[in-house]
Amino acid sequence: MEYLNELNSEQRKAAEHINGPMMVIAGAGSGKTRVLTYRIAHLINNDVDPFSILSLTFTNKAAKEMKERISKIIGDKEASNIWMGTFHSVFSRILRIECEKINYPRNFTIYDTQDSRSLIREIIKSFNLDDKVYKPATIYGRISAAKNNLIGPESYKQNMEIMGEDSQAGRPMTGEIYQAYADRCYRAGAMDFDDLLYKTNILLRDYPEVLHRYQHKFKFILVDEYQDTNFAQYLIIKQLGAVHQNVCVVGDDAQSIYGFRGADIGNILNFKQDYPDFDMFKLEQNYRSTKVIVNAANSVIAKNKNQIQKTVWTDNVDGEKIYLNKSMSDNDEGRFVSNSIFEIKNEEQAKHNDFAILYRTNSQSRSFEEALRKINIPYKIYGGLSFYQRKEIKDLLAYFRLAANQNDDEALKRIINYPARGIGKTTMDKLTIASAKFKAPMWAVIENPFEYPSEIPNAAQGKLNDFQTNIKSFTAQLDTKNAFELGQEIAQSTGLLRELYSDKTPEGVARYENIQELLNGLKEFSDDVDDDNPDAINTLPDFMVDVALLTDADKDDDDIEKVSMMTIHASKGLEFDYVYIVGLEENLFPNQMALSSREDLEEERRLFYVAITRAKKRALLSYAITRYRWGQLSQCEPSRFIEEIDPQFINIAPVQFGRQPARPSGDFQAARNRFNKPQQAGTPAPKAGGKPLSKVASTSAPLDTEAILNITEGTEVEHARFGKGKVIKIEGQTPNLKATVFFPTAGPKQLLLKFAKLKVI
DNA sequence: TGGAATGATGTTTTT
DNA sequence: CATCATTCCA
Repeated sequence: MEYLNELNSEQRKAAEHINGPMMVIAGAGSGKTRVLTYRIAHLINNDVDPFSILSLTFTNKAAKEMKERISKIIGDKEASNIWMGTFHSVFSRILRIECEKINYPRNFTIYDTQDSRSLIREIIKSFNLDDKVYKPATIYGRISAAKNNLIGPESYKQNMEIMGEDSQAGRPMTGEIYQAYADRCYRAGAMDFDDLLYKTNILLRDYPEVLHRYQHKFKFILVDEYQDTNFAQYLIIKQLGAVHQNVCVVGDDAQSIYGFRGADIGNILNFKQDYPDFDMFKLEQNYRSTKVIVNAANSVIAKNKNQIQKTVWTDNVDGEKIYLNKSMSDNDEGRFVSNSIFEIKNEEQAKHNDFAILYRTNSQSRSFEEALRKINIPYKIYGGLSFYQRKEIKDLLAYFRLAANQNDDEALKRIINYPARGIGKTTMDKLTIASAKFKAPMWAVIENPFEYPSEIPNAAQGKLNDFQTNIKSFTAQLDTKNAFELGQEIAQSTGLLRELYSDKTPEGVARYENIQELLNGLKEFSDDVDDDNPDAINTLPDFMVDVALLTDADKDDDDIEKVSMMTIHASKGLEFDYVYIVGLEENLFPNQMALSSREDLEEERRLFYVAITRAKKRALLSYAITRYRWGQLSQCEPSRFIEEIDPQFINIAPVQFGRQPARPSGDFQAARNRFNKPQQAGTPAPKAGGKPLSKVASTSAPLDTEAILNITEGTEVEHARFGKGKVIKIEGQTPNLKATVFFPTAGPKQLLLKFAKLKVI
């Protein structure tokens, strides 16, 4: 087989492994996706039916990537028969088929986070609890964690440990809220994200014949990013794989970055217990990145205590050192990156899609958007507020949802008075009360005022009836009209389109266009009829099946070359020639929320590791000394992660950090020219050789060059984080002076003087 | 009842 | 700063 020759011996052994459990521990860039795809191709070439292969990933983006790669090897037709996708999308598909067994309607709704939180808020209110103590987001987190550990409401309330935690936190009613939430979701015919895994487990647990069917169906199971599985996911895999035992998991503990949603590295370790005879493959050679990048990343991850020992290495060229840039503000950071992209693209004949900007939080994208737009560099943002989460889109989708599932209270509440129909707060309050009293969906209360008497006056009831009639007319056409025709009709006859059209503000126009775009999407979906079955129509319910699980990654985009922008989380599994890792500041990255425990900090460090290892040719780091946060200008300190990179792999712009280095290498000089020029264009960057530091540094660092030079061995210093300490050793050359400082509170630390902002006592 | 005005509140990260 | 929720007035 031709394609197998593209693999090294270890990769090839893994790809050719057919029967029996196997684990691939794969370092960053070691070709694990390649092994997975080739293994699937190999299976199919060995007469395995594509329908019996289940291949799971974590993000939509990864799933899409995988699909494309496999299609390339084995062709679209075969590839489309493989059960492939994210855990959530694959199991929602199975739940659609089987859900009536667990008393869910076939057209069950999927609640997104917003829906879930709003429902939880309502429940908290109905319990007369203080929503400052019972924050919906926090409660949702508790419920989510419980579901991911397969703890239902009953077990939750009986679990002394959990209940104890809740009491400690001053939220003893959390269990009751969970119970009410689960009841309400059930009543609404809705599942939230976590239910898709939780209910799948229930289904497999309570219906042996279902379990049996899928156990035999999926003869081969492959799981990518296994280090990111949580308990619910782990158990599904275990159950489904129990008969054939052909479970192949691929992972890298160093890239485990989803601890916050219950991912457990332990699942890798448990693999031995579940499958004692498994075969293990270790991929350690990195094919992606330069030596500098691989070694720099290794030097960072070495700081973590908890890890499986392995050595990632590469045969690739040394490559350029990692570049570090300091900016005055977040906007300057945007300009630096955009200018730098412009320059590198010209100098190295790169394409825009060779570049990625990676950040810790979605909210950081703005300054880059603005800067890129200004110099006409095309870009694409992944994640963040996705298309499907925009208000106007969710509004229209809520109409679709309600038409398909009338018990969907969250959808009903969202649109019952939008556009305005004279159904106001008073009416809604009364409706809510009656609905709670009779434990019936709002729709039923409206439909049967005699069975569910409420205090709604006749006038209001009339308006409710009109609304209901309107929706019912859509329901009647669900199966007869195609998705586009019905969608269009809904958008028009509900007045939604008119409402948006009348808004001539720029935002309003954009909203109108978004609706048009959704309708275009519907059109495409409707026209895409199955060749084998030309009479079939693609209906709105078909379209809705997992629209809640879609993200922008699923939207087919023009293949124009664009700079990619995304969070580091979203970048996992991807690679780019040039990677900018931005916002490297304490409290942002590592994030403030992660500073309290070592586990969290180590996860942040793994995240940084993931970020660096996305780069093939060059990694460029950036931080700003001031940044707007919550609309407030705040001072920032450089991230500790910068210091954690072995200094031999990193270059720092001399102009911005004080004295010229004694002998700038050619390499160094080139980097300077490349990066300082654009910087000066956009900002009042200090002139080389002038009075470099004082002006720049005074805004944030109290320390200037003189002070750094005053620090010698024996100097008593104070550090913002570690407190007072004594300098034991100074090494390296200006401006890369490194000090070893002993802190009574934190022990010995190695600090780069230019970052550490040590104060001489 | 509807819309504007005001006020609270929040940001990790994804499905 | 943005979004959301609540409040206040026509």
